[in-house]
Amino acid sequence: MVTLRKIAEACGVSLATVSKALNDASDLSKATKERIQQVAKEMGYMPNMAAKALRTSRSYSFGIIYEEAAKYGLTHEFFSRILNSFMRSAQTLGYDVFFVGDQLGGKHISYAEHARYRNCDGILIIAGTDRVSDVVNDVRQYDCPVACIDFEFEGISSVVSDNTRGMHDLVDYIHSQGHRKIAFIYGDDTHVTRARVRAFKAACQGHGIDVPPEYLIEAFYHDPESTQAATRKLLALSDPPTCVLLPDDISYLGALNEFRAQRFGIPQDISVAGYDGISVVQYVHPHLTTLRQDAEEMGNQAAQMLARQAEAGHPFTPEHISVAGHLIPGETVRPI
Amino acid sequence: MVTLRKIAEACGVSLATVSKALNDASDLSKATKERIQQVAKEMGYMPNMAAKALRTSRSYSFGIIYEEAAKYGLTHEFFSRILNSFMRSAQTLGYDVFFVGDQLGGKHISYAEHARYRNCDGILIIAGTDRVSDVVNDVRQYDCPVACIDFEFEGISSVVSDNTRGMHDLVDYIHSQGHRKIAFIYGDDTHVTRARVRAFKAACQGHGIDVPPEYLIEAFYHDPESTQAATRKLLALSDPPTCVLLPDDISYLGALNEFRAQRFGIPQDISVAGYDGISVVQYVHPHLTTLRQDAEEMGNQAAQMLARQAEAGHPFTPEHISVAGHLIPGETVRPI
DNA sequence: AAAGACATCTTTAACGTTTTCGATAGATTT
DNA sequence: AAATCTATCGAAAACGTTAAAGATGTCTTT
Repeated sequence: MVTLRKIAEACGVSLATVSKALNDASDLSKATKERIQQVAKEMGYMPNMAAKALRTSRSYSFGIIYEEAAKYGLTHEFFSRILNSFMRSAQTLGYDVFFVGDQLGGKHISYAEHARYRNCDGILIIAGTDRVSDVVNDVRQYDCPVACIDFEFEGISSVVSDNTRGMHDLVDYIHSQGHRKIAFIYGDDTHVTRARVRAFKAACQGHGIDVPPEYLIEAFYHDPESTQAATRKLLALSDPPTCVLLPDDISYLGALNEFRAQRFGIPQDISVAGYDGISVVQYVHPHLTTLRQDAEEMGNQAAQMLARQAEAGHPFTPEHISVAGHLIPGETVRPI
Repeated sequence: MVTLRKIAEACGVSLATVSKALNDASDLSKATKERIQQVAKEMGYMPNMAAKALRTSRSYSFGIIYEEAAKYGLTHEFFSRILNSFMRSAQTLGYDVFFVGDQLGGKHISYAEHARYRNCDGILIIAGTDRVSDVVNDVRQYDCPVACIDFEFEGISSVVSDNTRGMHDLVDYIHSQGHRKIAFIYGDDTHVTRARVRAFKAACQGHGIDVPPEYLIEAFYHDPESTQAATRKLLALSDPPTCVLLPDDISYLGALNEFRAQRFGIPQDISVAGYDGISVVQYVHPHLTTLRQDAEEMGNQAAQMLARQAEAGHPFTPEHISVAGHLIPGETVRPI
């Protein structure tokens, strides 16, 4: 392996000088600095992270936690898109990304212990359920910048999708197409859901529409079956809606099943809209009208934020970032 | 931070003794070993990975590479399922998992350099295209156990889905339902595809079915549009098949569009089967008959294999593991 | 009883960095 | 000419761990 010492010998300088040259220290002449950097490159030098980490007590890595209890883990496209862009942005910033779990070597350990073990410089929590609070409380024990996706906690940074604006955009669009009887099948009780329901009501009210309570039905995210059941209820109403908002895009598959079963044509007989902008669902016909969340930007912002905080050092001051999505007008909302 | 030294002082023994006690060395009395372990636990000791890694030149971590040029990255459910189980199994074995990319700190670096930088003990390559060979040749530069998913290379370990058996199972089932005119829309030209096409032909031949060349059409994986086009071609044949095999499950959405457009009822008018066992697709109606690949077992086997090889040390001897999937009889293959 | 064998613990060096502080020499000031 | 400053570099310690080799005392063997 080519180490600082080897380079030092090759250059006829001291080990310390090489270190300084490669770290662009201020007390070295430009000439030697460049000469050493040149030689280092020629020799194919790669710093030894372990040594670096040991000395600086920084690992230049971010840990990522995603709630394991959720029905869907990494397989949810929204989360894997976030993970993907987070990873890429982190690497661009010089940080590697690894998984923090609640076990290691067969023994159960807390997230905080795992994070401390790897000495990571920041942690991103990606989760889909409200059980996140347990994770957050656990990971708090380890003192480093922590960011949470789509959840807000006291003293913890967050990157959230702007559900309020998204819901307004969606309702505004549907209203612009002439719909006045709009139902909302909402997902599991989480921050996100509460924000959407709130925004949905506000948006309707803003348009002078009042929403009868039977137009608001609970289902679950990523669970077409529950949405299908909810859809059935809606269609059975004496005064059914002309447009139905779904918990997410995947749920469209469930709604679709029910519509087809009851011979409802989309969008001729009933309109429908999703939420997420999942690519797979965009392949099913008719094309779902939905609000695509900017997962890439969310991951990117999260990485930037953690890097910023890690470099600022103690005390870590939480930030909150909201990322807007954008409407994808498909074919499932009909003008009336 | 609580270090070995602190524990040594607390126990009144030397630092080395503590190290040995925690590593369960053979030249320590059972009594002191247990006493020290007890104290260490009470003090909340966590080993410092950086120091450990520096000293042992092992990082107790696996790197994972997935081909970036593919149209779909982590968002493909098959791959994220593998990643997920790989990560979990690796952690159980005491290895953390991090992403190896081709850039770091804004600069482009090779996968090998990245791996060396983090000093990882093993590398898993998950990729969807044939460009994998570039990745493999790159990563070869770094001397450590390397495993490849669904690809086989000289001197590189592999964990592959048993496509041959899978295809036979699928064709056998379809044949058992009475079908004799079976078409196969196959995906991009990769190891996997070639294996499936080969197995498809062999299976048909085994049943005394001969497959006209126009029953074999190329499309792309994870690309419903191309499958829709291929489906159109098949339906336009003077003697169309009674059953169509698709590249993968996602493609079902494309085939479905074409069938619906041409008013073909499934499975009354035509039968169809997929490959993968993607959960999302299982929500669309009618339920797709498919062959579910055991992604979890593949990830698990990969982790076990890498750990085994890492512990065996130089020279690393490649292994090849084949994992069987299982048939999911849905509703899309009709008995005739 | 001397000599080895064994069990148990300690000493010490090393892994590859970073960083503080000191050293040297030339340039500048008084 | 002496003193101070500045720029540039080197020596050495430290980060927390492991592992080889040494030390000590006890037990067995002859």
